[in-house]
Amino acid sequence: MPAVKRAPKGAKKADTQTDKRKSVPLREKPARKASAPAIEFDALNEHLGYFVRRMQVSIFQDFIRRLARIDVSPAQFSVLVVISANPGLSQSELASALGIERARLVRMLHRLELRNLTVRLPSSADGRRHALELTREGEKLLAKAKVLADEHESCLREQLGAERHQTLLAILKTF
Amino acid sequence: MPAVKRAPKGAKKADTQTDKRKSVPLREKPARKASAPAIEFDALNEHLGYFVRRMQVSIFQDFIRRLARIDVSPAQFSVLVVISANPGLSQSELASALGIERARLVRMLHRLELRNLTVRLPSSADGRRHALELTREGEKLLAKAKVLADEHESCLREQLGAERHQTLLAILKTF
DNA sequence: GGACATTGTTGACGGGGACAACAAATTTCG
DNA sequence: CGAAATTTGTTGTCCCCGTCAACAATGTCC
Repeated sequence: MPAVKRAPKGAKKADTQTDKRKSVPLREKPARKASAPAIEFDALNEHLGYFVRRMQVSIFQDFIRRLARIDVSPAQFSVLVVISANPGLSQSELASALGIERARLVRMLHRLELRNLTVRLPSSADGRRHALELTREGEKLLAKAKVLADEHESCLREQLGAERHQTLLAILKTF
Repeated sequence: MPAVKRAPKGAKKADTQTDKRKSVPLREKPARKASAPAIEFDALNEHLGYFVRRMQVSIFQDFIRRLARIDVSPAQFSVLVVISANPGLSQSELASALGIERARLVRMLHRLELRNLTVRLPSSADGRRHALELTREGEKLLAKAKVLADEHESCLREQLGAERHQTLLAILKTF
């Protein structure tokens, strides 16, 4: 507990403006329920990473909320989409395509397989690989997920403006 | 272990194109070391969230790598910057400004305080609040961090193109 | 055939978001 | 005033995720 031990009052933090109790006419303290005095973000304003992070969190929150009914996370959605569009893909290929670790993917597939959404078939050519596919149940769930994800994206496009949405998508894809 | 039990060969996965073994002239299998057959991303191509996530991860990786010397994470950097620019801020205000949980911030400040970078002074007006400040050591480390973070951002701007960088920043700020 | 690489897997560590519960302090209001 | 509600900092717990190391099975290269 490195925090100050909750000393009762003995503060020494003086205000910047020297003590003038009654001289200031308008609200010496922000008059009860004033909107917080606007926090300064300083250097953060120049850093893309900060805003990209904020937007990513915000977008994911909406996505998760909308797909909570069918219990599909953003990561799971991307896995289902890519498997469906590339049946027979190996786990290494899928992981590298989505930019996630092989080890991570193993556990994701574990859960998806428990839900009977995906299967790992033996690859005929290479004994090491697994040919990934969606089950019929997986395809059905993915169809539902795509509907909800599209609603999510439409809301995002509306909230952002169609042209800004398009610009963002274009720039991010070049990265 | 829901994975297929590593059965030796018995695959039943027929190719979409009906069996024509010798009729196809060019590489039946991707000719040894062919560059992977280009994975299809399908619906993902329309979803901002996917690309925003990819960029966020990429940016953070570079940031972490560059600031590894002084052991400052992106989250820690944002905390240091905002405290320095708003001395006396409370933990609640800081947490809500940065969009992180109060509980999370407590543990971050715990670590920063162990490193003698931040202090929690008692607030003179409100016995519940802590007035956050950087120590001199904290200010010095922040100065170094800002230099490295600026290098990171410059590299990012160069990599992206100045105008695209500016466009991104502008759009993300509106969000 | 033997060295090396790839693939899937497991284990372990730490960062981080999400909640729930709490004590202390403050505000609200009857 | 004083009881109820709210705010603030704190701790605990759970789970997801990224990272790394190690390993067995399999395949490739020479």
